[in-house]
Amino acid sequence: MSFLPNDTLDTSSGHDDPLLEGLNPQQLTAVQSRAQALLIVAGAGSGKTSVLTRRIARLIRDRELWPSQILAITFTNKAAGEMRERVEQLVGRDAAQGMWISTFHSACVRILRREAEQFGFTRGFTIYDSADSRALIKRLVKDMQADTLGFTVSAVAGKISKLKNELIDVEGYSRQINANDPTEVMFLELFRRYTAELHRANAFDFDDLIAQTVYLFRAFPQVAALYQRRFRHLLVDEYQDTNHAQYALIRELTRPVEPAHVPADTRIETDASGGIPAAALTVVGDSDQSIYAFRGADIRNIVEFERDFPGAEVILLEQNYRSTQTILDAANAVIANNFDRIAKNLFTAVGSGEKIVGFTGYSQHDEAQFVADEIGTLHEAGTPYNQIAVFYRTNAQTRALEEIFIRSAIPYRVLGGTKFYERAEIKDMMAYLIAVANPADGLAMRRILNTPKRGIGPATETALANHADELGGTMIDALRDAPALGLGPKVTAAIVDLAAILDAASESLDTGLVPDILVGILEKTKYLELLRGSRDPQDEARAENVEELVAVTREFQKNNPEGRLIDFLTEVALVAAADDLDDSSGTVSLMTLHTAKGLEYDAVFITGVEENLLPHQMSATEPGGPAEERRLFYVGITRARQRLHLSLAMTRTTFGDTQVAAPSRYLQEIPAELIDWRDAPGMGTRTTGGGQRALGGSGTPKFGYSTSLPPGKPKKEWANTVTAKVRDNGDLTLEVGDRIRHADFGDGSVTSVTQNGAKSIAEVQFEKAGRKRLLVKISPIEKL
DNA sequence: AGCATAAATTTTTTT
DNA sequence: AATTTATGCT
Repeated sequence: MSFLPNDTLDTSSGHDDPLLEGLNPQQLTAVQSRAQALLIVAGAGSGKTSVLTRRIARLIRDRELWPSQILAITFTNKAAGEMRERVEQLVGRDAAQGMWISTFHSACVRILRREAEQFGFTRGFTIYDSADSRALIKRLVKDMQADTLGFTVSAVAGKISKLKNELIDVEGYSRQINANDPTEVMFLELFRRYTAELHRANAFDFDDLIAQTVYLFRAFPQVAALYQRRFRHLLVDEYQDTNHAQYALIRELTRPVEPAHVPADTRIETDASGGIPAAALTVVGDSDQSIYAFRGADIRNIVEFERDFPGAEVILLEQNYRSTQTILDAANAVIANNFDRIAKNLFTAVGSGEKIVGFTGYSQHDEAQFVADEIGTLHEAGTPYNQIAVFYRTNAQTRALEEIFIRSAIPYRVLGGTKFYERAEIKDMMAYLIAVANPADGLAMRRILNTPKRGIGPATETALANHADELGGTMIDALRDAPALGLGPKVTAAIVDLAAILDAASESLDTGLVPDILVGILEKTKYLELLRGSRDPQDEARAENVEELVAVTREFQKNNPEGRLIDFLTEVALVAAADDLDDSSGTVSLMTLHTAKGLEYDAVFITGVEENLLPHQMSATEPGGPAEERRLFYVGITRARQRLHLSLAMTRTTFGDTQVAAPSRYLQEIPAELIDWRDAPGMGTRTTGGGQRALGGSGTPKFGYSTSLPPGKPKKEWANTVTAKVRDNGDLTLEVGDRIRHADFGDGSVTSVTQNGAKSIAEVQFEKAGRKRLLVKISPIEKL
């Protein structure tokens, strides 16, 4: 680093520079490196975000680059926001202006909006989320009767996505198929039509955003040169989870600019031939945390980095600043079982800390009860709820947890899963907004045609679609011209009315405020009014959701005074599960192990650590599946700072039938002395199951209870089953000292009562089951 | 169009 | 088991 032009103070500068303060030698090297290509192998919790932000801050502060010459790619929008904030803290808000810090998808949208006209789209294009794609594919499969050949919507969607991630387009695919295989020919036709429909709708799906940007750069070198010149330094986080298309995008952006594409008045330094040298590249990743192979992430991108970028510098960060040594020992022991990896061992100076707590419940409800009880104890001991997280492999596992959490009055929020924007009423209103912004979007138009009900049935829809084709225009043109179709007077009036609503809204497209556009549509369609007047009790909640959407647009407009409708739609399309995480919410966070990547909590619960769940059943047949599942478990473990809890159930009910579950193979990989196995309270002695004996040891008998468990049924014989029952106790009130009987926990006495009415929470000391907090109104209890 | 009933589908992970 | 979707009926 001594050849730094600005580094006149040399060695002593490291101690005075606030940007270098508190870094270990490896981190210091990573922040200061001037390598053209740099790979930072950052183990979990090794302070990589700190390194990345300081690296960026230093480039800006030392005037090596303008902020606008930096492109930093993160995995989620939330991570992007945090990184921007931290850089701003280091160099000041104004000095950081103009940086691009965003996800691959957001960056590509930004590029595509500018350049869409170059290749047959408009800047108002819409983004199809997975549900939109599936709806379109569903229609195509039906139209072509592809289901008779065994095609399912999800199989087609998966394969198309995979091809796009590999940068294989329709033409490329047609060259590699066997024309005699009717299945392949059919798929090709589906792929072709899907692509054509998207183009006709002026829309991109998620995978297109990346792939089309790459195609754009390859087809128009002068456009590519624009961005190659602009971005002089690329930084990519979570590099282990990039797929081929993203890799190709990085390669395009880090190509040197040929003299032909260098403007005469460039202020960027040119090389001997008059061209501009390639931009610098910094990537950060950890192959042990690669968990997205299923959606095309290619671990070779990181493994072969040094070959891809000759002369690359590689720096290893192994010191962990997050977790206790106990947690790291467990993580190291687990990941060591993946053989084809570069050896890496996390260590910390923090000390060993608490033991890992293990628990085996009888059912998923029993397991959930354990989690709830432990959270109660932790909270009483001073851990705030928002420093506690519960992880699981599949979204379906939230149900049992939620049931028990509600009963135990634990405040929680579920990240991901069924999202706000997936609700029908929200999709309806979003469809209106999309139809206004992009009249070519047939999917959105179809959705709103008869929503709310205005007597436009399938026959009328087809007539309108055909008329649009005749006119050579879009659906909105056909709507305006409805009188020419000679339909009934009532239907015609309804159609013209709808056209007027859309036309009125699109007038304020480039100037109007987003909430105004939405409210205007709501008033003219009477959508909210109809929900309000409905007899269906659920419609009240739907009306509230619609109002929530209005509030969301207001919030958006507040944060983006210049934001237009299209910007709002983009933001909504690209929000991820982890993005709407509000750290100040004061609630326990529930999420999948995938969503947990990049986050950290004082106390972590990993639930459902069972065979067929973690590793998941579906991964068994995938090559490399079990190894990826192990990395997933590793990611989960390394999220914990202080305390880690691993739990499982002996039986699990899925699809309505109950099956015996065996402990995950990964549990055996953790040294037995790190785990403190707990028994269910009120159980007395248990000879089999969940104990250290059953899991530790050296012999072959792997799992004590898997053989002794009566196959199939008698749940009732177990002393401490927790049922999913919910009861309405009306306005039952309890006082301290009252004796009660609980359906699962037996008899106990009330030790305290907090809050009144429906939110009344009683703390009860049970004779056998210990102390529990209960939401009085819905707990299965009776007063004695 | 609206309603009741039957059938199918859900659960791997996500930008 | 629960929820969404298809079908048939008035």
